[in-house]
Amino acid sequence: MPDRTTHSARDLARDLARDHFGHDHLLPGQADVVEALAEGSDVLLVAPTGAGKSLTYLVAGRLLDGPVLVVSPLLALEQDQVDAVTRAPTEVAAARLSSVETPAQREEALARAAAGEVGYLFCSPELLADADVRAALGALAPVLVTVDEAHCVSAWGHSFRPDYQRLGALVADLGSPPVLAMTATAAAPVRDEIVERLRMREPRVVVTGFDRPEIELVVRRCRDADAQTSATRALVAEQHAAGHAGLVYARTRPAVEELAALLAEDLGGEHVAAYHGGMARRRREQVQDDFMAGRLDVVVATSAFGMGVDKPDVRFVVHAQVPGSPDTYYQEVGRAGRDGEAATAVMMYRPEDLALGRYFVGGVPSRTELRRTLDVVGGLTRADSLAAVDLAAVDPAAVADELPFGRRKAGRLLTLLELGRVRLDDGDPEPRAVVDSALEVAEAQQRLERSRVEMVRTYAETHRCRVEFLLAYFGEQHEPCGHCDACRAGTAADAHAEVERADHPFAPSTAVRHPEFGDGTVTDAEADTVTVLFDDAGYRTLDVRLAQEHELLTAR
DNA sequence: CGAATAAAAACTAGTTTTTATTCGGTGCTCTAGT
Repeated sequence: MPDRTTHSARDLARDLARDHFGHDHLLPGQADVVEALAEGSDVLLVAPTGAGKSLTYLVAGRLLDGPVLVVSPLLALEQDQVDAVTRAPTEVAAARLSSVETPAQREEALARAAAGEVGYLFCSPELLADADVRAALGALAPVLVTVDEAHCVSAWGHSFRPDYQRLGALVADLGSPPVLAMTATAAAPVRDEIVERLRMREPRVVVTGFDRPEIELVVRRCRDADAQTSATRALVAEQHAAGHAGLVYARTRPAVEELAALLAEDLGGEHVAAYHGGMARRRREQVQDDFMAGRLDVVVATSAFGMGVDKPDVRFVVHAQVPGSPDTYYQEVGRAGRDGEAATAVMMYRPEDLALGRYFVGGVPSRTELRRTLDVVGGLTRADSLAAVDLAAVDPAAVADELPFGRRKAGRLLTLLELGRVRLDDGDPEPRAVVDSALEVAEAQQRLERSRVEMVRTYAETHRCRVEFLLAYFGEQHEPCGHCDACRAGTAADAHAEVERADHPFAPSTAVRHPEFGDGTVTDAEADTVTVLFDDAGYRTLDVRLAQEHELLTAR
């Protein structure tokens, strides 16, 4: 229904983008997001880095003419955004609220926001968890809350940065303003989890393309750790000789240090540096700056390196060990070839490395821990019924005081209990039922994480086109790319043709049911196997013939 | 789960095999001491 109001909102948005931020026009996806926000909808924006996601909330802030709160995972990322707004033609200012700013600076920023001078406030989820900060921000009545790198809600919530899982409750406490969640990675379960955790209300979902035709994907199978190392060294030496800059990912800090030392021997120490979370902050900033400026050619890193790295001429990305999931793999690989020129991504695959991924998934809490947490909440809130309490909004520190475990764990337990309670859909559930339900949530999370690790194996061992496989994982259909190793070896075209010919009984996005794994959706189909994302069991790859013979998989 | 290290064992004094133990990623914030 392209009526006049829609048109004028779009025109106005374009004018605001030009006058305030110096952009002549909005891309179609950007305009869709701004328009939906203008109508008061929540929006989930899934778009690759460099697609101009931030312009959407910048323009929406001007259009709605009020303060925008941006929740962001990294202080450095926030500072980049503040600087960008400061450089823009707009009169409206941006400020960061973090532990780096003094209390006086924070108060000044809030006062200026109240006066309408500061239109964009950036803060971390941890700071938003502070009740005083939240009260001050709520008093500003933000017209929009943006959650940047929203996949962290899914990836980081469980135990690493638990305030991410509480974000939904924290935002609700600000008066439930409209929410814009932005991410560059989003397989179906990640999308669902973002929407659920942030408590988004029938969000408009805007997805832009994920295909990166300039990146050539290759998997090399390595017999042992030595073969892995020497293959990595040979490849990096070759790329470096060609004058290319690139990234090498390893899974542990010692592995990173070791590889960096070897590569320094090969290429000269001034060209290579290590980067991981255990290094001093100063040193890490130095390495990132040097790499961005071209003073360093190769960075060997753990997953710590990457967010906010937008260097256009990264020519290669090597995974010296397997990544933790297809999701992180595509994120890391996507840092190559941002300039659109050809780039190479090679995974040195050794199945034993998947063990580390399984370890990082972690365990589930015990029934006793959940029960004791629930009892403490009951004591704290004095509520007669669990129905009246938003468990995710309970302060974990208060719970942790009463129990022999820390704030972090308390936060995780509270979120699980809240998820378990909501899932029961019972007005006044028994504590025991809530505990059981929370445990099931935790186990389902664990199964999903483990199945993601397994999907890396499936990717590495497939004969199909790498691009076709990965994009299917993200819910996009794609023809064989023609330049990955499988395509060049000729196996990809055969595998693809077989699927086409086979009149496959389970096409992607078919809703299916399995007696053991429950309900799921087909994400990918090969000639003799089918990959299903089950609601409770995660990703599973099943043999089609076996499934049909034993009637294991039925359409629903 | 598996790799690296330490400790124990084992047709027995110096070296190899077996078993046990430890460790492993991502960052915010606040606090204490320089």
